[in-house]
Amino acid sequence: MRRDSRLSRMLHVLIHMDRIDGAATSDQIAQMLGTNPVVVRRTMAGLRDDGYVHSEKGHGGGWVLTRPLSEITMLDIHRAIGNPAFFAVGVAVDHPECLVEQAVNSALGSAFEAAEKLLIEKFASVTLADLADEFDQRMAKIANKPTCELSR
Amino acid sequence: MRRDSRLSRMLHVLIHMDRIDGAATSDQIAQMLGTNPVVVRRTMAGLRDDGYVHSEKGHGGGWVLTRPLSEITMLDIHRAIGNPAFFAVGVAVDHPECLVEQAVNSALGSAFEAAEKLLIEKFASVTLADLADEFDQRMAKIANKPTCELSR
DNA sequence: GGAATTCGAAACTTTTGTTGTTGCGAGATG
DNA sequence: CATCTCGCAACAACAAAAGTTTCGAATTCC
Repeated sequence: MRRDSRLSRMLHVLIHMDRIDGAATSDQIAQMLGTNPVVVRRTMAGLRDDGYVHSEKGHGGGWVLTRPLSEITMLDIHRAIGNPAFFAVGVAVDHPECLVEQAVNSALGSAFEAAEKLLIEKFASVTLADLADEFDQRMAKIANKPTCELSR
Repeated sequence: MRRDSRLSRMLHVLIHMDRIDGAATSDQIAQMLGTNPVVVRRTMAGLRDDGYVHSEKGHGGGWVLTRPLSEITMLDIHRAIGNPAFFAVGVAVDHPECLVEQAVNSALGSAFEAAEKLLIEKFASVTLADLADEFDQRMAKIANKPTCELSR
């Protein structure tokens, strides 16, 4: 089962966007992610609708952050890209009346619930500013350059 | 992203198998799951290789449990069906050298690690006998019949 | 021994969801 | 008014999982 990496990618992009002047075009972002601009627009549309970025058309247009990184959590971005399911494993509902299935699904479900709760708490507790700080610390340690298209 | 329900289904099947006499054929199990016998064999093959069930060919053949339910945990079955990834969301590795990506993936990764640890602990702590007990309790409460093909 | 049953395995097809592509329109800039 | 850029919809390509077909081999029943 393929993993959805949009959250990781969007977080990555947003932090870079915070460090550059002006707008980042869908094309630039697409190059950075090794994909194409339409896919970028599709994903960024969610962030725009939720008010984290703004898009401008025409010369010099593109995407810009509309909030400080300190006011955006990882959970916010997860929601903004459509709240995709965290889990690749789920319960089967072949026989909803079957008491065996119910017992199995109850145990599985409570495990997934607890894990999801943990994930959500963690995601909600980390802002993009925290991630940027973490980046700065790594940067200070190895005195090297970050190397993505957007940061050049 | 579609969810993998094999774990749920296999747990369900194994508990029913424990309650019936003799072997359950791939055909019977397939009917119960609304699928076909080849898929059942594919999945059961993992359980056989890990020693939880045994298969017999010919008349009266099929699948039988080779251990008491109390000696099989939910985690065992998860492993037996190939240890499928728990998470549908993952980190992107577009720029492994990029310190921003590293910071993002470190935060995401630690959240997933903690959630996975929780899941594994929970799965390892629940035996199929526990699930069967849970079933019995539900049964006692509503004084009704479980209703799957295998239990008739 | 022969017919029927059942699993084992490989090859192939179908299905489903995601991603990528194309094309056109609309707004903004120079 | 030419160019850049996003918005959107339709379509194509791709990948992963599930389903199907078709063998073969082992077992049981008669």
